[in-house]
Amino acid sequence: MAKLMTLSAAEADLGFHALADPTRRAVIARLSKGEARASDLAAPFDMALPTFLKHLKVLEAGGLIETRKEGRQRICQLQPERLARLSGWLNDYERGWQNRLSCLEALIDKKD
Amino acid sequence: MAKLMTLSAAEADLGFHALADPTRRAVIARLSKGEARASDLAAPFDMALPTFLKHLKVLEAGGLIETRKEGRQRICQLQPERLARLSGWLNDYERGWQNRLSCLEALIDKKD
DNA sequence: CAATCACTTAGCCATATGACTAACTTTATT
DNA sequence: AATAAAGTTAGTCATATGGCTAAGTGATTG
Repeated sequence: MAKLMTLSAAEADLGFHALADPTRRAVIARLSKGEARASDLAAPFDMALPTFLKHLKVLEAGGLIETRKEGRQRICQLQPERLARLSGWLNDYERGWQNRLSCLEALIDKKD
Repeated sequence: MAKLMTLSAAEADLGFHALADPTRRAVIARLSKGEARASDLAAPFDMALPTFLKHLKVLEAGGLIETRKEGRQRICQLQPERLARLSGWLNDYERGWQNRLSCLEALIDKKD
């Protein structure tokens, strides 16, 4: 079975730090539905644009999103593999089977 | 199926923040093997004790550990349920099945 | 009951974080 | 070519974070 590469300390530091903010988690939630332009991502937030763009940089530094320039706009997309790696770190330190069981439950739920 | 309670914004903020530091993650790793006294947890780190105890408070504020007083010592234990809830948040925003599959793989690996 | 152990509190310091405004650059549009 | 759109850069500011030392508290130990 292909095992997920282990997380370096720096990746965990930056990744979990990026997750520790509600604006950034909301961006992740939005991007889980598909890629988007920076200013469209910013629109829901009552925040100056440069402030918001710093959040995007924190997410990018944490490896949670990737961005590219298209003309004058910046397009952002989620990096689900990194979310999986961070989740995997947590799984490693759960005692017992709680999470693996909850994953199975999720599978079962999907089959309904 | 019993669904895990959803994570509040404050829980996610404090929980992920607590995870964003290598000292604190090392404490989690250590506590996954069983509870321990504050000063035994502190021993491996080249850090003044009050500094280390602040890390324990951050972990406790994040709900990742619980502590109790026994005589003059403070005993710490992991709260795996909270780790599971944080992991669950990540799972919610992974696109596709990567993590649920990796959970299944973990199950299969355990059966070997 | 004095000493010691295991924290605990208080306070200081340097750097990082998250917010802002103002000014600048690089594409489109008209 | 002039304007507007979409970022970007630079600089300020208040608060939070992560480190320290020094001194205090409460429980054991000799």
